[in-house]
Amino acid sequence: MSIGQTTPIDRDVDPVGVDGQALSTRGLRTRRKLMDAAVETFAEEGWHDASIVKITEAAGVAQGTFYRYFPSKQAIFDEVVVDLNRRVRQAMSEGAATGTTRSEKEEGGFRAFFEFTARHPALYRIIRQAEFASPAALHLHYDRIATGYVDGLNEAMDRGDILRGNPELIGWMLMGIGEIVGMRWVLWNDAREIPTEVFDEMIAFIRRGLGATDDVPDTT
Amino acid sequence: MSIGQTTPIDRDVDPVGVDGQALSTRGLRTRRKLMDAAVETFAEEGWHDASIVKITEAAGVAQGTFYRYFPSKQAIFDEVVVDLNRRVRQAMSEGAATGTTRSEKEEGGFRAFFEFTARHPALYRIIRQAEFASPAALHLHYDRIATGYVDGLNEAMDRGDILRGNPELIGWMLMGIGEIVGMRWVLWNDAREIPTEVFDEMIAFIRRGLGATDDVPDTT
Amino acid sequence: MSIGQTTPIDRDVDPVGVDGQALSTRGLRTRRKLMDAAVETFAEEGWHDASIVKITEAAGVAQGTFYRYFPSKQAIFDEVVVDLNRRVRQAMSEGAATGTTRSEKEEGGFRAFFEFTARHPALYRIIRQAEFASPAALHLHYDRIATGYVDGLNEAMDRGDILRGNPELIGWMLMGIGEIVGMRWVLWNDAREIPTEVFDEMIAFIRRGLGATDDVPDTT
Amino acid sequence: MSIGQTTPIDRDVDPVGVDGQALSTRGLRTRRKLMDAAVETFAEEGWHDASIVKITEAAGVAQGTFYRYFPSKQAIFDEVVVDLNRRVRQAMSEGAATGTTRSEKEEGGFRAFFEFTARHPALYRIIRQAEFASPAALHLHYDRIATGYVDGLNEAMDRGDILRGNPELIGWMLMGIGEIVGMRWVLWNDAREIPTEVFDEMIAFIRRGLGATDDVPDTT
DNA sequence: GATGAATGAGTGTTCATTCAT
DNA sequence: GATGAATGAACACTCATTCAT
Repeated sequence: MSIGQTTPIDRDVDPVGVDGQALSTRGLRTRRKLMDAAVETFAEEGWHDASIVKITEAAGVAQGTFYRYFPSKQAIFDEVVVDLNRRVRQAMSEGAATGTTRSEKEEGGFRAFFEFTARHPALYRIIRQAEFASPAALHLHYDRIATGYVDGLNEAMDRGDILRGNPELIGWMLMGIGEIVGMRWVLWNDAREIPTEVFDEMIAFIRRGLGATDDVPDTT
Repeated sequence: MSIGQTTPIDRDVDPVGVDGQALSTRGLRTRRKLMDAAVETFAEEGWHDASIVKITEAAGVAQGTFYRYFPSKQAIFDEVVVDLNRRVRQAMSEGAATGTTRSEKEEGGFRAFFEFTARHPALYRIIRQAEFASPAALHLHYDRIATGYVDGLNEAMDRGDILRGNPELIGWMLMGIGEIVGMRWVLWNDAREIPTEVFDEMIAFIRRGLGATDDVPDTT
Repeated sequence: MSIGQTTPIDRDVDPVGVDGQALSTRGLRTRRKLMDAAVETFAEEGWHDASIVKITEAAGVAQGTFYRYFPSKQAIFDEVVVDLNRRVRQAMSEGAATGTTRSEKEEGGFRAFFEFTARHPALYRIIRQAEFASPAALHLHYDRIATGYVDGLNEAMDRGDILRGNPELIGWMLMGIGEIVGMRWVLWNDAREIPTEVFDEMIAFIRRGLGATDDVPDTT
Repeated sequence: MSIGQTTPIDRDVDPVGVDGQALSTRGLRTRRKLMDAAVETFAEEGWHDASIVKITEAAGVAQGTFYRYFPSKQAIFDEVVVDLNRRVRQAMSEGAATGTTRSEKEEGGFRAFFEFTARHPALYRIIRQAEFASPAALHLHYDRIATGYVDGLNEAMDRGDILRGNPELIGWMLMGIGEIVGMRWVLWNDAREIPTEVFDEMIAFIRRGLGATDDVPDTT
């Protein structure tokens, strides 16, 4: 594979209560309801306007219950960012795996990213406010996605499929393109998916930028 | 010129008080102090944590004074975004004007952008939170920068200097690359400027992506 | 019965929290403390000067607690007006019921009104500012009291006890007399009750105005 | 004359500036503009919402100018109440003077009161909030109007035109009737004038209440 | 005589968090 | 394990008043 998330996706650790105790099945379900409600609420309302009241109402639990599972609003936000990061990388990874030729794989990752964005506009909205709400989680998010490209790029360079270059920089540029195009053509248009001609021209731009050779069946 | 902000930069209108009256010299000075303090405070604290108390303290005026010049916190934030947008486009425009060959001009705009980012990290921090604080101002900001590329790209396509393509999409991709690279290599490193080799490789990637022909003296 | 509040007094609905949930015993007590404090504070300080701080301090709860029970200052004011209205009509109704002859009943309602005014000067002070603070509640207050007279007046007219006339207008005039005499002889004098000769002359004036016939045992 | 404002209306004192100095013609004009603006603004917005900014804007002068003529917001409010009181008594006095028979005179005063109320709803709105904004001015207002009836009532009693009684109490009752009927039938309906049948029945009620004899040409 | 910039205490309201039940 | 009542610091914004020009 040449471009796509190749770093294996880390498993989620088993969550515990604020007291460090393992959770019962019932507790696990309550915690999950809170997480889901938090993703939705943060995405729709933003960090500040997403109050604990709104989150617990959306989750259908009492206010106090929240603090049995998360020590603070900050903590659940961080976890939401990490969770979304894992899910988007998972999606990109699976998207890249669907192609058979190399360029199909390249495109697959991007396409998966846009699809994820369209289905979970929450990602974007949450990420863009993390700069203040949770800078550390934000850095980690970008780092992980960019790093996800690096192995694939290195292999492609070794095979001579693309020009040699700094794979980290390339990873970030790909991410930058994906983020802004996703914002402009998917989010702002409330679109289900990116227009074909936009997607194709974007891919062509990237392939030229990478100095990618013509397509051959990928045997990796 | 091929790439760079070519739309003429609009002049700032003379600011007025909240009652629509023109401002005295003293009032003008107070307003300016508030704007400067707002840029700094929003950049450091974020939209929500930047309270009117903090802004007015930073400006050295009383709380009530704020409302003689701005009708609301939202209003000054919007104006800050518009102001920063004008300044960054101005800087990019001037940066592009310094080169003599075409590629020098291309690079000039980008370099100016990174220099501006390094000198005014506030831009970034403020822009990235505008998604919630002021979506309209955010859209306008991106639109104006992207649009700023369009004329230059069209001319370059007409001359056959770069491949034909959707200039709006290209403008957005350039902006996406600049934004994320600026964030990663300038902001997060607290760097005065972007490393040469990163900048050069980024420019090379872009030139290949555009299908740019070899450099010739620009006679535009 | 001829004159007095005859419309049955509506029962108070069980109060709920601001989230629509029923209240616990503790919550009920807190809410009651806030209502009592509000009556007192509005009466003493007036709508504007009765701040939430003052009300909550008088109730012995924290500021935030207020908003668990009332969505706004306006809301508690309206409720205070409605509550006082119900209580004064209740008092007048009971006062009218104590008499045996018809004129005793007539007088009983008035006397009860003055007694209520003397015991709860708050009523007056609150009502008189409702013109701005809550016009709708004010109209309702007057309407309900005036309407309370109408049935009794109609019956008296049917029996030929008083001259025929517009019962609504008469109701309002009785209310106007009661209000201003209460203000002048009870409130402004900090009196426990209205002087007998004033009360008697007022009643005589009203009976002549109504064209009331001589007293007979009321068999209604 | 029997019923109506008979106390001679006191002349307004020549106003002075806050420094106690007499005012120039220009100053007099500015002061008058402020008073007019204050009446209108207090009536429309109420005591608290009528800000000095609004009053000075309505008067077309700068904020600071206000304090050259009035020491405080309270001061101008008091003066507004006194001024309105003088004008309404003037109107009632003139209204009473238009009739030739006694009952015409009686009615004239009332009619003038309602007409004044319809033309200057401000009066009502201002009076009803004075309970808190300026209790002393309010008491004075009611006292003056009630007292205005007393002489006329005394004369009528002496002539045997009406039953003997406490003229002060009667004055207050007349005022109470007028106030509430004006509120209900003129103000709340935004009516230009009170309906004839309402007015006539009110007058009939009052005449019966007073024990007034049949009409004879008034020779007073 | 008039201005209007500046003040700062005050307002109603919100919300993350605590804790007794 | 879950609740929901209570807290109190914080917020954006208002406005009567002062005073240098």
